[in-house]
Amino acid sequence: MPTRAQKKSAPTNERLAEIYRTAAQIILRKGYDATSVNDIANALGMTKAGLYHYINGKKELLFDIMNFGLWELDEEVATPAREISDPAARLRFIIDAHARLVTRGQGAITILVDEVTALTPAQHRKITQSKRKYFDFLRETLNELKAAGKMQDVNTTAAAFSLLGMINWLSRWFQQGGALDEQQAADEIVKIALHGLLKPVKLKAVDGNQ
Amino acid sequence: MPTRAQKKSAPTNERLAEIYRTAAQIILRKGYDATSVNDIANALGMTKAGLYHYINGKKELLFDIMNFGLWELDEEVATPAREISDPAARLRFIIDAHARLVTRGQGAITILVDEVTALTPAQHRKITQSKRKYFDFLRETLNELKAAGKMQDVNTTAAAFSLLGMINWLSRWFQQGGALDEQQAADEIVKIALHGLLKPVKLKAVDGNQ
DNA sequence: ATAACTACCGACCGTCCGGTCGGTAAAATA
DNA sequence: TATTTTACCGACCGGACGGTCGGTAGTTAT
Repeated sequence: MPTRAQKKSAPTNERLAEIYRTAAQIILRKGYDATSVNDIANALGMTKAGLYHYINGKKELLFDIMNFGLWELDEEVATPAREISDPAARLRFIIDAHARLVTRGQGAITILVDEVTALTPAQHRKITQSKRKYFDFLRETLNELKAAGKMQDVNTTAAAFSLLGMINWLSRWFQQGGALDEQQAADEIVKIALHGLLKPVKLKAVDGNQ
Repeated sequence: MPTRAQKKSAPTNERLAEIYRTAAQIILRKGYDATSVNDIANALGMTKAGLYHYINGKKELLFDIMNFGLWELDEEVATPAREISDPAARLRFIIDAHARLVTRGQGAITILVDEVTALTPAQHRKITQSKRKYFDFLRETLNELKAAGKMQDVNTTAAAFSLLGMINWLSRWFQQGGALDEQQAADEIVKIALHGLLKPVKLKAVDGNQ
């Protein structure tokens, strides 16, 4: 769990996690600015003053939630991915695991990373740094693939961003109980990212891999 | 130009377009809720009361900007694309033109479509309808390709959304004067979308096209 | 049994924001 | 030249919002 700047002695982690989850869902739906502290408190069956027993401010709550999301991303995607030595398999795992983290609804916390402008400069810097670390890891995987001659001739920076675009966009259209379930949606994205939309046209003159 | 609900006789279109562009840039950077009417007015060298000479309310301004963005999308992407009969060429054109519309900065208006929650239900319905029309057109192109056996085995709905994700995400990372210019960025996205990241592995058993 | 702490609440405050209104100077129109 | 219209502005209002403060009922520790 990520730490929390605590001026009062920390309440039970369980309640705090519930507050994060609830707040994240509301903020995700309405946006940070459009969400009042009262909205969050009411959703928790509390008054605003009651909620302030747990949090130190609206901004800090947002910051804590973002850290929570980035921590999840690291735990469930980046850290396990680092164990995979083959870059192609690793890339596949990253896309799949990240996509499922997004579709898993509550874990949709991740996209709160959008609301980064609402933070103080210091908070902003820290979040940006974490995101940057993940991005670099993703791009490094692409670089390895390229060095191994297994990748199409594309700019790895643009590719990494495009990947994140596809995955993060999931949160806008994926819906629980829709035509695709979580795993199917993730699978589709993996397929598109790795192989594109069109069938390969030229069958000759493809060099250099098994 | 899209229409504007006008209670006062419409001022010069030129000034109005400038207001849209300026407002769009600020809202794009800070978000709709975090942008005050004063922010927009000051950026235009006006007072809030002065700006209210041109607009009928903050929500309606947002709505007008969105319509403007969707109108641009239709004019520069969908309408010309409909002239292209070959679906593969059409898809390529759509991705390229849409991506360039996003990178063109000012035209970044399009992503304001994000702020859809701030609208009234009636406005929301109209914007959603327009977006839906564009989405259906895109997916229809993919369906044609699939029927012609030219597409990988992917769900066309998921593919269309993924495409939009890649393109819309451009606005978050593309920067004027960066390593890639507008056309290069668009090219990269076209390549990734059409051919994926990995080189085709199996050279045989690919059936059915030229 | 008492002291201390936790988990809240009702009432309140200052600020900022969307929006209005009555005006005014300049330009267009007659 | 008289009149209307355009393009603004200063001052103001009501409401919502983030945040604070002084409590208090229930639980835990001593």
